[in-house]
Amino acid sequence: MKLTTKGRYAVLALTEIALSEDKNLIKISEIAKSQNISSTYLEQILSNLKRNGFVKAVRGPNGGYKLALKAEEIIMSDVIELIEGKIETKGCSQKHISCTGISGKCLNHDLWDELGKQINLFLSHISLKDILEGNILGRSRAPILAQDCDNMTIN
Amino acid sequence: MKLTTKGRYAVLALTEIALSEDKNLIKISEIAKSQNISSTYLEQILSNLKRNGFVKAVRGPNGGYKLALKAEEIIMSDVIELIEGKIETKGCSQKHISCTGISGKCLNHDLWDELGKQINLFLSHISLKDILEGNILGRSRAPILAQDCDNMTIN
DNA sequence: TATTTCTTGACAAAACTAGTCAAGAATTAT
DNA sequence: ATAATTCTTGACTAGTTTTGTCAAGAAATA
Repeated sequence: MKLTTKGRYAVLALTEIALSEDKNLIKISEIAKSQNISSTYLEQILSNLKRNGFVKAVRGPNGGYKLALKAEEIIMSDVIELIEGKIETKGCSQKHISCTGISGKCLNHDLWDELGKQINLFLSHISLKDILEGNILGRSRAPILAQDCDNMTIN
Repeated sequence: MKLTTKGRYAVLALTEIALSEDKNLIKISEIAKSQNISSTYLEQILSNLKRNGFVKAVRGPNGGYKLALKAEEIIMSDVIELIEGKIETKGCSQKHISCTGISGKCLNHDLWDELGKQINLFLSHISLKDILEGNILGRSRAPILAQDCDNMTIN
């Protein structure tokens, strides 16, 4: 199981663009150079981020990119879904034994479905601002179990 | 972002094997037929599961597979890691601006690292037994935020 | 007008996924 | 013993996806 470089590069580029906000615009070539990524490859990714309203581009001398939204409005689940596509939770074909469960639904389906939700939920709580502030660590959390609810009170 | 069929097939095969436990052994060809998967492709996967002690194989007429462990001992994170490999949280190269953060560590690194943990944590709480019992739904949970702790008491 | 920088789309090598094939080993029924 | 059944292993391959490259062009500015 792995994430593609495209998703990583997208978040990376956004981070660099955000960090240069005060110095006006940042060029593709600058990001590519500092990160040692092919700048023509980055173009594709930034172009995609632009088309979808995450960044703005300015052409011509001293041009470059800047954020089109505030850092706290750029949510990782949106970025990753754009670049990598929706998390696939493809079901199974319908004839096998596992599909004769309680609901007639595939017993495995829930697993992949819930895993997709889990990933999405995690990423939907993280904004570019969180990344800039180094505010990510320790956010993992075990899935809900029945007994969790018994021992817990929300005041 | 997507999971490969190999991982899905592995969990599927385990489910079918578990469901046939009472009727003794189940053959690759039976699983393959009911699920409409190539049986030669399944062989690879089951062979891998066997080598790593999740299932046992019996050769010869009326042979087939059975679980080598109890269903509650077969943990999804172990299965998926075996079949799909470790979740990659590859870092970044070291020279870009994002890496001059507080710790000198890449600001993006934490994101991928924590996402990997999140996925692993989710899967490590799900056994084959949970799948058989349809006990998966609703286990997604948002990441921990600082304010969560303030409003929460464990009795 | 020349230069810089983004824009777009076609193209391509490399890696990976998904699957096939074949020769063989172990087991059981006859 | 022998034949049939079933798993075992490894080599091979077609197709897709990833990770880029390349080139022609459009917009902006000095």
